[in-house]
Amino acid sequence: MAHENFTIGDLAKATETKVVTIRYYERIGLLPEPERTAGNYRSYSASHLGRLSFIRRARDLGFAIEQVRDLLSLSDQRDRPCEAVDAIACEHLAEVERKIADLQALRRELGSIIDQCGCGTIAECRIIEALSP
Amino acid sequence: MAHENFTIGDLAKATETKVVTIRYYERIGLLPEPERTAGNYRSYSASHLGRLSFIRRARDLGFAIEQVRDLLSLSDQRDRPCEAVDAIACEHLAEVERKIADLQALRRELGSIIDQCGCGTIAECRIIEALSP
DNA sequence: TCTTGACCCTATAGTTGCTACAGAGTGCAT
DNA sequence: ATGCACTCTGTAGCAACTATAGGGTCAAGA
Repeated sequence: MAHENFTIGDLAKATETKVVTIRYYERIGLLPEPERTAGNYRSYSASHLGRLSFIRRARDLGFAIEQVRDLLSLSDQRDRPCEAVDAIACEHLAEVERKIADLQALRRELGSIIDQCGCGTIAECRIIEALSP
Repeated sequence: MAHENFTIGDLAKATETKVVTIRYYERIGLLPEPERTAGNYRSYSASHLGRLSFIRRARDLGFAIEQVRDLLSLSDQRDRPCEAVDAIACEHLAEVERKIADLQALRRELGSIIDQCGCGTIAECRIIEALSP
């Protein structure tokens, strides 16, 4: 029972990943190449499913592909200290916080520009004016 | 005096844009093609400077290239109502707000995962665990 | 048995907004 | 006259996929 195999479509459905994306992950070496059937179809095992789930979760949390690659290789070295994992996660968190701050500044500026628009003609539009030199 | 001309490098410095980026904007039709000198150098006028400043400002505010293109063409039609301008700006603001919300959700999740890490070995790392299926 | 339709295969090009070469020409100052 | 900073064109690369073309495979129904 531990030997069930999946087609790429099965794997796609199970992990909510597109088929092309799975092939892409294989091409860039994130997901190991699976066996092939007689008809040259990819044939995945449970370990592929696990690995792809890991990738998806990490990607959903916004980790970059290279970070995911590092996390995957760390997750295989089970008796090493987890500081490296922590470092990647914290770096990513800091990045997210920086992006939030940037976007909040943007929102303020954009909001104040929009608020000034009296919606007359473009000649008197404050939005265009704010963009003009 | 209204007839000073600039090299691409001058324009780059004045607008804090890279030279290659200016050529890129020309290639995609965002910035009109300038005259050329005898030596085939681009020769820009004040109107180019104005237009590039507009582009830079809009890009700094996070508008996509296609939105900038629309804003530019609207800004030339001075006696039309400015609702279209307003629509582009509001659409962009909504997008920014959506991104902020997404990133805040991400930050919460990431933060709570990191908080759980006791920094032992990877085998017991909560971060890896949170990613694993 | 044949055929339909859903699936799978590879390879290549497109997306966004630039950035980075390579290899060549221009222009000004010393 | 020669060095150096600047400019030119064209092409390829980045992230992280997505789309398209042009085929092959497989299970089920008529």
